Amino acid sequence: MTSASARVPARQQSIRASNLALAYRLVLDAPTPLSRAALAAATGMTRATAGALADALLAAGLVQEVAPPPASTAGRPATGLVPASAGWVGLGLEVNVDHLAACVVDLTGAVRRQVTVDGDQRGREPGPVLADLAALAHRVADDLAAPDAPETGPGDALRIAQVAVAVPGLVRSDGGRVLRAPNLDWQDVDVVEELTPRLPEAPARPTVGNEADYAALAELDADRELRDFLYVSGEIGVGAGVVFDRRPFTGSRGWAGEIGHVTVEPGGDACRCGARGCLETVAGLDALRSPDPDASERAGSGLGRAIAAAVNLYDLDTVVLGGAYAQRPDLEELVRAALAEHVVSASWAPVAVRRSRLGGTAAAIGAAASVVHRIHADPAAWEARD
Amino acid sequence: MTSASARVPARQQSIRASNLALAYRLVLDAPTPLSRAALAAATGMTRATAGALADALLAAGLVQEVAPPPASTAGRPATGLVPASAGWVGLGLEVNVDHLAACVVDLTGAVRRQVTVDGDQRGREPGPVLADLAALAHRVADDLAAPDAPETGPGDALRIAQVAVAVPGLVRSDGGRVLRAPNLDWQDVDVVEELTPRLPEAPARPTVGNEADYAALAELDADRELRDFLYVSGEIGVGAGVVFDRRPFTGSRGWAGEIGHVTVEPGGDACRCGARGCLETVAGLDALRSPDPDASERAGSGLGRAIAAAVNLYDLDTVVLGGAYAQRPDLEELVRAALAEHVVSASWAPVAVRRSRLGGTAAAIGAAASVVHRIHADPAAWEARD
DNA sequence: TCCATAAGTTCATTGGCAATACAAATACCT
DNA sequence: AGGTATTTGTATTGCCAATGAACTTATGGA
Repeated sequence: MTSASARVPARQQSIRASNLALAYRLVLDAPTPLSRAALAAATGMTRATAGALADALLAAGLVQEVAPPPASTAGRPATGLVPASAGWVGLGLEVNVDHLAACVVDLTGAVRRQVTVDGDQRGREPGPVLADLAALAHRVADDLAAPDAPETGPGDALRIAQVAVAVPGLVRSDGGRVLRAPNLDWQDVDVVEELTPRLPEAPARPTVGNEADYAALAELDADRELRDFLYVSGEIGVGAGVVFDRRPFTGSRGWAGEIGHVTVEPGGDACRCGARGCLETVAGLDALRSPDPDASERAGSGLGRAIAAAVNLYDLDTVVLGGAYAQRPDLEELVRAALAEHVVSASWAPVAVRRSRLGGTAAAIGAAASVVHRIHADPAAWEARD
Repeated sequence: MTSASARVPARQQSIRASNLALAYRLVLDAPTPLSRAALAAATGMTRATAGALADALLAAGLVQEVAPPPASTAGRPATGLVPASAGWVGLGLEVNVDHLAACVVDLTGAVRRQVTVDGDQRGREPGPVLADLAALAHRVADDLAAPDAPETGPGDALRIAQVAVAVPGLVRSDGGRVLRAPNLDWQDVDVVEELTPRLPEAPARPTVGNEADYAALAELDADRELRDFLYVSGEIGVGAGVVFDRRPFTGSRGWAGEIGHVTVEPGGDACRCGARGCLETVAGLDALRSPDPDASERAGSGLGRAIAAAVNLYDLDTVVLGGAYAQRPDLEELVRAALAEHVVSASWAPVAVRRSRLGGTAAAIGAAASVVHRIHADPAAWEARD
């Protein structure tokens, strides 16, 4: 997810790869089935080129043709192209404090399978947890081979392109090593290394990412209006995912969005991290559950100030509250008020605030979606893998 | 500077443009003159292709050949390529609270001319200020026509490619409109519109940017090690520029890096912006000059907490203190201490903190450098403009 | 039934890079 | 001193993906 200004020259196939991605993007974003001619018109390519790219996407199983609509105008009717509903899918896995989850998302962005197993994971060794997670992955994967829905035809096999694992902690963007997951009490766990041999077969190695980053991705897919926003996940810890220009912003090492230890009450309560007054100490679940009558007030205002800092620093126009915050309209209001006060540009460009509608497994969905996004962004890489 | 995922298909000339930029980048980054063969080896292009691109860069006047070094090894000696020291230059202008400045940077990144005029600009109307600024620009431009240095040969004319203007305020990234410059008391000033007819001729329209963003760029050019960092400029207001992956990060609207109104003392002193406890109220110049004995302590710790928030949110590894902060080793120490405490990753990946060495016109230098960066990033666009 | 219209396909042309062969300029060896 | 190895840089040919124009296909309407 990190741009790596490659020192590799462009060749003819780069331009084809780039145009194939452009064509695919237009098919994905089109509200109605897109014809080859419309594709050509939208991009400025000739119909010949657009047709060739469309054929390539069809051959790769990334799009499918649909019957032409009842012709209303003169001329030969167009055959529409839509994202393929079968073929490659992403498998998302989630380790969280109180549950494990697995989820399958297809190329259209639809969630095709979803399983959650509740259970406290705190203090368990990484090994057994990952074994349980791998078992869950196999349960879902086996289910893909045997189509359940009657309308699913025989050629509609779903094949896992890649597995992505969401973890509530700091994840290195290069290797997939989990450096620290304080609420699981994990430290320096090589999830990819441990998990790879136990997972269902897939043509690409699994990846690991931060739970909030993935949840933000799920939110992005659920709302076409979103472009630059902050997703804040309130659990035992507080994490955030930044999406900029419809792409996750994870920082060069993968640790961006660490909002939980932004100082919101200087000299305040001691935090597990060693500092005082961190956002987690006032807006983490432990603080939210405290009997103190102004706990909510304090949480909402602290949360609002921390989010305002993020919005000021990133220039964002939308904030989505997720995790436990999704159930708290009171916090939403307090955050909205704090942003109006503390965001410099708020007076002429108000910041939209809303609660997530995705539920507890947003991270698993987003992890699966991240795989699909990778295919969407570089379809040429998936042409030969049939 | 904002990525705008273009809906334009790639063509053959796109790949040439991309490879030309790659070749130019390697010439620019090479510690010693780069030969065509070394260019081919570094990129994987054939020597024929590398040679053709090199010839194109030469013809465009973007690089120049230097005599081969005394041959130490067998084989035909290589003719080196270095960035051209004449030809296109960037002209940077700066409006600040207490001075106006102009500055010329050439394609090698060297500052070729620099003029500063001290004088309080607060409360002056934008019109007269911009007229003074344009006059300054002409003074520098006329100076380019008449080469001063005796070693400057006759063919070494410097020609302005574009003018960039640094302003201490919020600037829209699209139009170049200054929305708010509180310390100049400007609101909604269309600097480009007002300035364009009065400026020296240049093939591209002028651009406007935030002072701290440009200063960050100057800092980037001055230190090859920098890649992802925060530049914080302490003046009457406090601004910041974020550089990510060696590119300025300005947000989708151009307002990223607004650190001055991050809350560092909840319920603290009232700020001009209407909120309380903003960073500016404890670490702006007015607060720094206050007779209060713990003003420094308070400023350093507040500044440290705000910077820690930025570092946590962006995943940065370096912080550069500029503006008035550049003269304050005491603040540097306080910031370093605050980062060690409040940055989550600090314990295993310490954040480097240092003061700027560039002096008061960093923004003008950076503005000029931004023009040069644009040429560096897209040399193909400057091939025909001879 | 014929024509206008639009979608999709075929084919020659163009631009840029790869591969290969060739020319140029130097160090090293005998 | 002259030949050989070695490296740089250039010329030629072929390939790939896009363009542009002509052609085929499929439909609605006169």
